[in-house]
Amino acid sequence: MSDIITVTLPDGSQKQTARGTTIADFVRESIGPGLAKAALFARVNGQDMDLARKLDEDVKLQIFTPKSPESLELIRHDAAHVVASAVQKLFPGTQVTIGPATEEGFYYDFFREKPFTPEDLEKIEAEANAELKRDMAFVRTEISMDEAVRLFEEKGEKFKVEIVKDIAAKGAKTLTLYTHGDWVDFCLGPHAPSTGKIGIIKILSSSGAYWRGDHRNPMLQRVYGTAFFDKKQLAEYLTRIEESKKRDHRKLGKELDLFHFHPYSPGSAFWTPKGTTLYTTLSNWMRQLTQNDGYVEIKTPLMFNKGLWETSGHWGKYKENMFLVLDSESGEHDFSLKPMNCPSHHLFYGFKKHSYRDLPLRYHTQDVLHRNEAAGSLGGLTRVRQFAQDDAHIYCTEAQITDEVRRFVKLLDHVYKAVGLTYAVKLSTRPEQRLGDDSLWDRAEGGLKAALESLGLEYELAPGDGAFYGPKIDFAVSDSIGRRWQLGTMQLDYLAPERFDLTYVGEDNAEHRPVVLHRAIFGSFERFTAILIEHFAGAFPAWLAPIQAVLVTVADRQNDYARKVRDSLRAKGYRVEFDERGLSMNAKIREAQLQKVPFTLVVGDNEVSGEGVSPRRYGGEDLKTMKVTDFEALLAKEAALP
RNA sequence: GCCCUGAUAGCUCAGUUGGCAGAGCGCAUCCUUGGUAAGGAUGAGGUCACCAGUUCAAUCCUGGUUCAGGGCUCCA
Repeated sequence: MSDIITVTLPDGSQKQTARGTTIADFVRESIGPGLAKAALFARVNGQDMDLARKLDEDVKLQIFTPKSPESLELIRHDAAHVVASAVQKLFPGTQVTIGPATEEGFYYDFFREKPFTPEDLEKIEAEANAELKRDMAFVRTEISMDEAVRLFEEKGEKFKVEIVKDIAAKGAKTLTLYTHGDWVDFCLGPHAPSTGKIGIIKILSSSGAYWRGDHRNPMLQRVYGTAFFDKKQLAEYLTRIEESKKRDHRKLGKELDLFHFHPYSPGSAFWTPKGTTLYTTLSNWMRQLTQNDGYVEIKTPLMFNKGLWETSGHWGKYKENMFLVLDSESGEHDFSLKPMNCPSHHLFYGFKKHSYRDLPLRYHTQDVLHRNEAAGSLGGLTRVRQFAQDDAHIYCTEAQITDEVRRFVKLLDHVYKAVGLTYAVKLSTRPEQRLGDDSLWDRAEGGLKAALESLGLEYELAPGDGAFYGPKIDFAVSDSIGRRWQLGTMQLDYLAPERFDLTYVGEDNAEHRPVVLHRAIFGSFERFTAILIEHFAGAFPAWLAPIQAVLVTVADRQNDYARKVRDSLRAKGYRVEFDERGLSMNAKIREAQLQKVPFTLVVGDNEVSGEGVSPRRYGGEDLKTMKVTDFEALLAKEAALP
């Protein structure tokens, strides 16, 4: 065996070095001191590791610096360690548990009697940043599992001992420790060379969290924070948080007067006239789109006897989420408000005997649904107790799956594009525990894949994430400020047809089971409305805006004319208001801008004599004076449902 | 459901170390009739979330309840 090894860099170039050279030394000697200084961690043959590790064989090597996106995740994990050491220094007796990096930062869960106060968090932030200044090296060592158990038992870290024992039970022989200063934790790594590489740590908040995420376990105190390489990046991040607070749908819901909540009906919205317009516009839009796409709309009862839920399987574990209704004659709570439409659609399907010629059958329903969500999980319009879904169930033969999925994805694509949401597709396939044999899953997954591929859609595969009764496709949208929301779904269901004994008569005159496709594009109207409010920051396109245009007169003598224009536009179906309050023109224009109305129509003597209006778009663009009929033509274009 | 934090005018918020409650916006009335983001004056509007307790006195202190917000669990 030679004492020289070959290192292959990402650009394909190769360098020789002595066996046993550390990555840090190799980088400094063979690549350059600049990179050596900036380097944070390395990827060796696809595995991430510290720069202090030695190169023992021919490898492919990639070095990460603060410029690589992966590095933020690294320093946030580093920061979690630093925060944990700071907390234990400031609050002796606090036990440590785990602290991973998250998408935007990190958290660390501590066990202690008292929760952290805002002042505590300030102290933690100050101490953590002081530890960065001290620039302590992260030192990696390996010890045996027995030594590890002893180490953490001596420290009195019960939670750490529990994790170490779990890891040992999985067959690990050694444990990796990372030490900075005098604080030690076990960790797979890698870590940056030293704490000084983390630019700045910001503590964001604290909250309760269950040990190992199980609500039967003790409550821990979770500290949330984030880390960046410099102050500027942190400032940008904090600005982005501020931006998303500004467009919070709960805030805009008040400012734009769209909806209210009342303690007498927690989790159920009151929709104002403007909010109702928004809601019904979405509802009618979806109604029109589904009708044009071969769906039929039906309505089913809001309340059902438990018999239905026993058949569907919801009367067991799901029962606690249902609002039960007392039957005063029997004295029993054996009715429930429906929490979803599916079972009632299956009943509806069963009213008639179906031929293969009827399929696919597509039932669309926008009925009101109720789910008794846990009080602590309610929030704005995104999680409510009363809502409606843009729900539909498609009953088809297995051979029709691909066509139906294609048809659905095209519709979904149209809807998301119309509102400017981009989306990512995820296909979830057979889980361990599942219904049916492998050939059934081959056909089901194959049908979904074929549809996605024929549309040329990229998708992520999530093996094992499907429901036990069928695979599914999820659609996650990204809004205008880059936040992701899980919205659309296409779920195949092989179980419901069995439970409800659904059949159709085939060409062969024999009875067959159809497949059920559960699908939604908005998810729920409430949640979709919330997402759109935040996505548009309340400035809706004209077709969706509750008020499409506001008339503002220069002086009162134009009021009669303004009323006439308002009435003629309303007669054509447009949502137009005339602000008759005794305010100045400027104040009314300002108000219309704050209310984010797409068009403000200024009317003075010139407009009266010329049968015109002077529209100004939201944002300030002056469209100059035009005939009322020309403005109508403009509205006709922009206010049409996409 | 669990942990934490809150709740004062329609909205945004200030305030009282326990002694009859404040601003701006909005609303009403009047004056002003102004050409693209706030013209002016006057006025109305409160069970300080709710229920108990402590106190001569509670919006303020204590306990409970409800709701909201940030998380956890769960989820459209």
